Amino acid sequence: MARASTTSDSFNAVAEPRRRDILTYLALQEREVGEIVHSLGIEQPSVSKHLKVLRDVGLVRVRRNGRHMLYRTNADAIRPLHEWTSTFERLWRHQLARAKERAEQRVQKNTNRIQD
Amino acid sequence: MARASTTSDSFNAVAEPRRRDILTYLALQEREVGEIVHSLGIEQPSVSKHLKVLRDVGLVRVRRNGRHMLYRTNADAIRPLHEWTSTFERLWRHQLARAKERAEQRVQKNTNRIQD
DNA sequence: TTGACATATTCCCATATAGGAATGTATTAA
DNA sequence: TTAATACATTCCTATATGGGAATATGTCAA
Repeated sequence: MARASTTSDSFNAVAEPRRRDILTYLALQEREVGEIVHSLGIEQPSVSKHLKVLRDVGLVRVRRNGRHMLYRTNADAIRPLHEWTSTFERLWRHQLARAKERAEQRVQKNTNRIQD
Repeated sequence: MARASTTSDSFNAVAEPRRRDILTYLALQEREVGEIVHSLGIEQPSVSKHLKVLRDVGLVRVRRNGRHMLYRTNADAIRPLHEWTSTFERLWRHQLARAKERAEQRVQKNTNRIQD
């Protein structure tokens, strides 16, 4: 079996750095394709292809304005990602706390050594 | 060019559903490979291969205990993902707020219609 | 209607998968 | 030392990719 399709879910769609750049760019405000091309310095066909992937998984929305297509990020589709990563929050707080503890123990030991 | 390597960063590593399952499983507590195999119902060679990818990007840590390898999730490596998705939080709050507004306007209209 | 502009799509290809099967390696127990 | 256990690695293959180049499609302006 090969890797899952980039359009299988947002996790796969977002694995490509350019697509993350596009999402970030389109989060601020609605933009036409040409603006993405110029601002991010990506070839137009590539941009169109990336946008198609993003559309397929619902990460962006489009509307037409004459000859222009206006894209914007659909932030809601990013929530599953955010929520999945959030399940680890408690864990990294623990790890941080333990690192802190160990640091404090080291300080304590050094203090003792100096006092001895 | 082909797709970026699964080991190029955590975004790519985490795109594979099995690997997310493994990370979630290993977040609760340190486990040996055999436990992952049995609990998640994945073939042993596949588990080993997924674990290698996760190790390569620092998403899991290992230590040996006799014949057993004990793996655990390194939650800290998930933070970049969490932080990237967080940049969209404000945006989806706006979108939610606007959806709420629209809903309220609809209620208002209905009320008016009933009163008229 | 035609030309120009804005996007989208198609074709080509080098590359990296993930799973299955088979095999290799390390460590312990007897 | 040897057998058994626990993992890791290799080989194979169907499949999907992303970029470049070329081309198609759609819409407006004259």
